Amino acid sequence: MQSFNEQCYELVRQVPAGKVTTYKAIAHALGTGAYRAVGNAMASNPDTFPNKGATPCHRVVKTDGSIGGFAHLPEAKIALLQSEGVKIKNNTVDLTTFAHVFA
DNA sequence: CGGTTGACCAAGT
DNA sequence: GACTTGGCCAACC
Repeated sequence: MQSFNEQCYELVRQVPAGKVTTYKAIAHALGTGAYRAVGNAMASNPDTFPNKGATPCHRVVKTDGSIGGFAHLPEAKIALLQSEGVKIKNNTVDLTTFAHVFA
């Protein structure tokens, strides 16, 4: 059994390019409602950008579809998501189209 | 074991 | 439409 944050990373890695998930979805997939702990886990995550096998935390957005804090540079993440095929409007992702569902 | 913190959420003002 | 308040859960001190 991994730490809470390890489980968060696993789920985030399951999100394919061109899709996003939310803190709430991750927490729920883990069987808990700890949105904040998820965000906290990402904050402690080993890498904030897809290096080699790092956690693609840029595919995690807030429940309302807005980007969130991430690497304190949302603009960079927006550009990255768009390059993966995610359409972003007014710094907000269309969750009805790009929300990933965990198996 | 208690208190603080956080890449949050929802509702109220 | 932006700011404030209360609440939630796990990790850290």
